[in-house]
Amino acid sequence: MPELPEVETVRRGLEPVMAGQRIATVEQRRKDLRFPFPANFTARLSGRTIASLGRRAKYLLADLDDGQVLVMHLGMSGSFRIGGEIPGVFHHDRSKAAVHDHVVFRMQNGAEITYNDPRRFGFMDLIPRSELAAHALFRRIGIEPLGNELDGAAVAKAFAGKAAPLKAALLDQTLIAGLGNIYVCEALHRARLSPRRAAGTIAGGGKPTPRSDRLAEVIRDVLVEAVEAGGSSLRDHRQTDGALGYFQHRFRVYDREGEPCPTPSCKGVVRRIVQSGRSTFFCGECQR
DNA sequence: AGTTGCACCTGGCTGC
DNA sequence: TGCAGCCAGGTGCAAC
Repeated sequence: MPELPEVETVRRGLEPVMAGQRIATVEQRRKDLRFPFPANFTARLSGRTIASLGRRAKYLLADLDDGQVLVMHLGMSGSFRIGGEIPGVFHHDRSKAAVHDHVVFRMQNGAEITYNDPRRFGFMDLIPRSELAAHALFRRIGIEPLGNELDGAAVAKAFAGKAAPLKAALLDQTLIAGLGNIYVCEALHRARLSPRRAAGTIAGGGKPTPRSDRLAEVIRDVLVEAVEAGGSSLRDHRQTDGALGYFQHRFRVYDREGEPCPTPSCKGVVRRIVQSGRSTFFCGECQR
């Protein structure tokens, strides 16, 4: 599930029970996820107060009162849920879900925050705040698309001289951070740009072009709209309170192979191709 | 150096 | 109903 809008939705869901709150105990049920947990993980968290809960790209960042930052990445299938009781429809599934509950944060205020991740592509780390920017995870991370830096000039600068297709360039977290397979497809459709076009061809030698301006604008648009919708819910992904995000109903091309292109007056049909091993959905008529 | 492809892991869905 | 095969929201790294 988790591209930037889903991670931001999770952040907003966790903020009330984490920010300003003290961690009582942490239960760590296995030694690793994608990577090993850092040494003494639970001991270093117990008793700490979370000053604030932030996000950078697809990372959640819990700033602790001792100068450490708890870094959390959801991978492909990570999710959090709050509280021991999930209302209504979920009860029949809870024992199954619990198999993949890997970490439980028990807060002083009584909240119980459980991290579940069937595929275990997610991970957690503890990094001193002062070393965060230079850390290998963050050193090369690119433009934060909901911040102030993303505009046509920044896109042109990032894409200048790139032979890689736009699809690959937009997935590259060192250029623009936070987009994943869904929102790349959606942004390129909105921008009417082909996912196969070489990224450098919209870059004007590093100077903004109408295409780079448009692309920057629609990236921001699609992410803002998705965050407002509570992200996308594919398969069984839910928000921290169990609610479904609903942006998936507004996908224009993602997972819509064979459907008519939603661009007004376009006669095209949404196609699926594979680029760098991943599905790309686009309209070959209006995306050039 | 820039790009591509594979590996990591589990589960859901499709088609035989 | 069973089961093999394919596919999935990410990303680090080996191999061209």
